[in-house]
Amino acid sequence: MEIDKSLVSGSMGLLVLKLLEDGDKYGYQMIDELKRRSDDTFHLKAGSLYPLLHGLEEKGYVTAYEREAAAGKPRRYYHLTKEGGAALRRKEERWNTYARAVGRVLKGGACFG
Amino acid sequence: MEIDKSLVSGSMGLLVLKLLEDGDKYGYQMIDELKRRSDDTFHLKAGSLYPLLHGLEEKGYVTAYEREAAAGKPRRYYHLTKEGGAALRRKEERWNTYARAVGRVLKGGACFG
DNA sequence: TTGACATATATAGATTATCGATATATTATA
DNA sequence: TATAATATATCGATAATCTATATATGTCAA
Repeated sequence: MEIDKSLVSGSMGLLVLKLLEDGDKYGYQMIDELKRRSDDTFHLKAGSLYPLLHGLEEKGYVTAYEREAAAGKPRRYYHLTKEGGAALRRKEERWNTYARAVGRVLKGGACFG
Repeated sequence: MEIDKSLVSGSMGLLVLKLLEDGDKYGYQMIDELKRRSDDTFHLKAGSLYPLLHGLEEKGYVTAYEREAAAGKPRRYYHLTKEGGAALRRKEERWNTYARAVGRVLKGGACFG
């Protein structure tokens, strides 16, 4: 099923930080991993990810360094900072609050019992 | 807790259609009901709701009619159409898919077992 | 050696959702 | 009269994401 892009809005920062909790990763890898870990639900585009990563770097949530790859272009790895970890925990809490609230509105429909 | 406004993005259409499943409602009423049903999580603003309602009307998801109130300005009630109901079911399905996928990414962290 | 394709990073411009600010009109209350 | 609550409405700003495009490298087939 196609995911309404407007529905996805706002949580990519959370998901990207979450991926980096497991260890440093480069951009292209994050796109693949997000797709895999979401059972093919999220198809984050490069044009969305790289500006997002630069923003996280500016905020001090991640740091970046280059490493040569066995083949092809060198890869730019991103590392989650202490501040990034704290931001991640805040975002997770907010997501949970939000998702619970949507759930309540969707369940709490007509009073059939 | 303040809800990150970017997190809320995209799902207001779903929530508003859901509210109308119970019966016709006017704008101001929807703002109150959404706040109540979400345990004070959603504070939808008038400046967000009215353009949203006009959009839903244009798409044929709702129809509107005016009724005098006991006091104050006449109220504009919105009614969910058959097409609106179908759109609601699609949006609910998409929300569930999306929320499950986020849940998988957030839970499926490091491989600790 | 040429072209197509996968990997990898990057930016510009467009689209869209939501908000804040503002405007309006009506009624009750101080 | 003025202020607040109710109620609808529009405008401009902000932010997240996408599409399209650009770049650079390496592999593989024709």
